[in-house]
Amino acid sequence: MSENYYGIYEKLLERYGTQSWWPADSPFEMLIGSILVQNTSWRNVEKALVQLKPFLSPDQIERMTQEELARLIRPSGFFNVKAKRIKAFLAWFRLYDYKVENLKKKDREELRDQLLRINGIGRETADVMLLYAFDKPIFVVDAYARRIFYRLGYNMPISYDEFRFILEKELPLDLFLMNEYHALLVEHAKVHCKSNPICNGCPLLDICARRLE
DNA sequence: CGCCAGGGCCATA
DNA sequence: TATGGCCATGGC
Repeated sequence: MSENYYGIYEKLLERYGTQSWWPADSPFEMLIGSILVQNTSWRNVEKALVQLKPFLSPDQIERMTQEELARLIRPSGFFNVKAKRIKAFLAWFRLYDYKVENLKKKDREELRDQLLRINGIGRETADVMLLYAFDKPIFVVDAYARRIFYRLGYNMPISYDEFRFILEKELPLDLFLMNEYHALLVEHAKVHCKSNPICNGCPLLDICARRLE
């Protein structure tokens, strides 16, 4: 495979244009959305967010019971576990007065370790939060990234962090670039690499080399 | 009707 | 460390 990861990024950016993510009205909504979207279509997350909107502040959500929260986010699926995870996240966020600015001061690795200690926040969710709420440049490894690179011919049967390190080694650790790269991969996946078994006419490299795993 | 979606935890070996 | 079961809705 001659194309490097930066070259893929350039092609995506040229084709789809600047994405300017995350799709949320506030950093807090973004943080909640990152939990709601775990193994769930964004469509369903939007439905949950519509119902949650009138109560979308840390104080209001902390005041409701886990069951009340679960009822509101029902359309996103896994609502019981997600309500618990949001509660766990807020208990930690409270220690910093619910202020994103207080957390941006932290070192990327330190903040990542703290997020990973919260029950319900795994690597991908932590990295998405770091990138889109805490302004930390990091490459987000998600199902789309795995699928797209695999189809383009890259072999990536490796752990989350191994995958991430490989990408970060070849890319500038730049906030704008990491933000765009993840958003562009999602956009590309929505348009061209859904669940059809063969990717025909992929505009990224003219062809896709492989079938879906 | 069955399959899948922008994961993560937990038990088990 | 690496699998498998589990969580659950809505779109297609």
